[in-house]
Amino acid sequence: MSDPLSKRRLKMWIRLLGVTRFGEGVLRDFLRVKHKTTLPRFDVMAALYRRREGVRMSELSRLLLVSNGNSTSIVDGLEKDGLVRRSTSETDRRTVIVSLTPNGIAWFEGLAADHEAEVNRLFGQLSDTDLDNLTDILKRMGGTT
Amino acid sequence: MSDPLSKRRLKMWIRLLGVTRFGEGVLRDFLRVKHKTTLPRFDVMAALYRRREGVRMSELSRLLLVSNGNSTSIVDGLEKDGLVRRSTSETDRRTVIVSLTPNGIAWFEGLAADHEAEVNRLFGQLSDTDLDNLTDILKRMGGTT
DNA sequence: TCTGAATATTTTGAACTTGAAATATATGCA
DNA sequence: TGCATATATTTCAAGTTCAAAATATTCAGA
Repeated sequence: MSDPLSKRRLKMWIRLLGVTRFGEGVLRDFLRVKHKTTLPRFDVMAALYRRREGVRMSELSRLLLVSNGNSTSIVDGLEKDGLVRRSTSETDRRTVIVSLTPNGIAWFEGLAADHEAEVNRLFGQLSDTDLDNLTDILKRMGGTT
Repeated sequence: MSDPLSKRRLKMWIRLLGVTRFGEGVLRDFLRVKHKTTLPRFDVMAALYRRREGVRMSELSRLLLVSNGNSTSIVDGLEKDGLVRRSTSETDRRTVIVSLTPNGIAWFEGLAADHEAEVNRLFGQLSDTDLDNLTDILKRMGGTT
C-alpha cells in the first residue's frame, strides 16, 4: 500500500520544500530591504544576464518554470522601468526577444555580487563534499535548470 | 571577492530551486487534474490533518512559511467549502483555532495516499542511501519544517 | 484600575501566478 | 493559392501571496 521508502520520499519532499521556502523568504527580505526589488524580478533579470543576447518569451518561461502569462506581466513591469527591452524577431514576427538594457545590465551587476554573498551566507554550513553529494542527488531529481 | 565555494553554493541554490519548482509544478497539475484542488489548499489541509486537534492561525502561517494574510484567505476559502472550521479559544479570545471538519478529514484521507504515490513516483530514482545523505544535508540547511 | 506594550488575527492594496481563451503569425499540404 | 493546424505571445479572470496597517485582546506594572 505504502512502503517505508515511499514514506521516506514524501518526508524528504516536505523537508525540501521547507528549506526552499525558508531560503526564498530570506532572499525576498534581502532584496526588498537592501535593493528595493522583488524575487520574481530578480529571477528574470538573472536569467537575462546569463543570456546577454536575449531570450524568447517562451524560453524565459521555460527557464524559470513559470507560466507564459506570468513572464509577460513581469517583463511588462521591468520594461516600464527601463531595465529590459522587447524586440521582434526579424525572421519570425510572432516571437519576441527580451534582453537587458544598458541600465538593466548596470543595475544587475551592482546586485549580483551582493546576492551571491547572501546565498553564500545562507548556506555557509555546506562543505565542498556536501555540495558534491547534493549536486549529484539533485541532478537525478529532474528539473534540470 | 567571490571564492569558488561561494560560487558552488550559489549554483547549488539555483539547482535546488529548479528541482523544487519542477516538483511543485508536477504536484499542482496532479492536484488540479485528478482532485480539482490547488497546492496551497492541499498544504493547509495536510498541516491540519497532521495536527488533528487544530492549530492557531499564526501557527499555521509559521508551519507553512507563508504570511498571516495568506493563511487567512486560504482558510476563508476552505471554510466556505466546509472543509475546515474556525473556533475561538476559550482562554484567549484573540486566538482562532482552525481544524478540519469531518468532511475535511474524509476529503483529505481520500487524497493523501494518492498524493504520496505521486511524490513517490516523482522521486522514484532516490534510494535509501540517497535519502540518508539528502536528509542529513537538508537538516543542516535550516528551514526546519 | 488604568495605561502602554505585546500578541493574534484580519484587512488592505499591490504584485504575482496560473490556466484558458484570444490574437497574430507561420507552416504544411492539397 | 487557400486552408487547417501549429506556434508564440498576450489578455483575462480568479486565486495566491506579501507586507503593512488596522483591529481586537491580553498582560504587566504603576
